Amino acid sequence: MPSSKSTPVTMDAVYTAPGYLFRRMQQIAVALFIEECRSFDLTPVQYAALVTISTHPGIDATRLSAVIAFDRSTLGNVIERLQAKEFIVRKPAPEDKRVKLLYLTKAGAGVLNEIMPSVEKAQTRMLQPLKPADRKTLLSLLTQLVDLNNEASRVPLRAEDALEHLGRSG
Amino acid sequence: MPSSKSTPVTMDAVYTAPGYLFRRMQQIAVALFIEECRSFDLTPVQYAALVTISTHPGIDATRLSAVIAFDRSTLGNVIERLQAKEFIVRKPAPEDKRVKLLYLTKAGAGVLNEIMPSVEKAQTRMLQPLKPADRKTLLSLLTQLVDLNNEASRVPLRAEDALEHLGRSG
DNA sequence: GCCACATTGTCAGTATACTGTCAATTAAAT
DNA sequence: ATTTAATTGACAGTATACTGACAATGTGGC
Repeated sequence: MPSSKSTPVTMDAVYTAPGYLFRRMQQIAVALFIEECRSFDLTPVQYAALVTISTHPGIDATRLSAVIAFDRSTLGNVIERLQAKEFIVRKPAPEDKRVKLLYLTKAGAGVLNEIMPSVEKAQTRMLQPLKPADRKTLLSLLTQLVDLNNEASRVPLRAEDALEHLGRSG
Repeated sequence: MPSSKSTPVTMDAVYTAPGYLFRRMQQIAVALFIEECRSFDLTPVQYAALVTISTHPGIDATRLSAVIAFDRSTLGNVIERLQAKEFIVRKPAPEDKRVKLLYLTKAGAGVLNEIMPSVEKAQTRMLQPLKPADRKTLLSLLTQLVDLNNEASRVPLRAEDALEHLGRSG
């Protein structure tokens, strides 16, 4: 009888694993972003934070982390760097001494405005090798998958949290 | 005339960007791997390294980095940790004093054998939310995309490099 | 008012990733 | 053979990520 205790291991155990493919694409995505946006001194994470602070002025770090699904600990350092570059400012919240509210500076709004075309270019480039129809399909499946697996990550996306810093009275 | 210098920024600039979706899926993939493989004390990267050393006994760090497309600098630390856990050993190469060859220990081969089902489970779980046909489509598109964007990352995959540590004489 | 509990920002520790540099060693050029 | 190139492993520095802990603060029940 065959009775092998162990199936022989091949590199397929790595190459065909979705986890490996996602890691690879993440590496590629970051590399393309950095290449296209070299002149702006912004990382992908910093860009996402900047966009969110722009659309949610006065948001605090915890809510920001929920809205872009980044770890709260990690985000602390990201915010520090954005502050060091003077793209954002932090102001203490009057009603809660624990909270620090985040706002874009003029410089921050400026970079965000200027970097947009380069970000677009990077996003386009990473799907470029696929046929247009396949790009659509992939984006659709990816979006579904991220949404359906939302609870699997440590920091699930909570877009609705973004509203809390407005009208807590309401 | 409208003449807006800047389009109003929305969160779509983040949520619909493929780069953001790949980052999210990578986070989710790692979280599921860690959850399923908690009892084995192995990270996804360490697992990939272990598989590759298993299928390429006597490979060196530089070639290993090419075969799994991981950064050479990063891999140094990964190897150290695998060595500390006594899952691999490093032996100096007789014909080249710079090179250290990598081999699995018995313990390493054992963990690799035992962890496989859990890894499989994690990989299955991350695509589970999709319909079977969609899983196939996504995997196919992902594989294509990683392959076609291979040169875009700092460390392109060079599977053929794996053979060099055999028969350099040939 | 007091106590249990939750929240916020922060920090220390570990693990990827990438950039750039280096010494030791090897290979190639001439 | 000697100079030049390239390769290998290592290191320092920066930037995500996650775990677990902590003090300060806020909120609830009573």
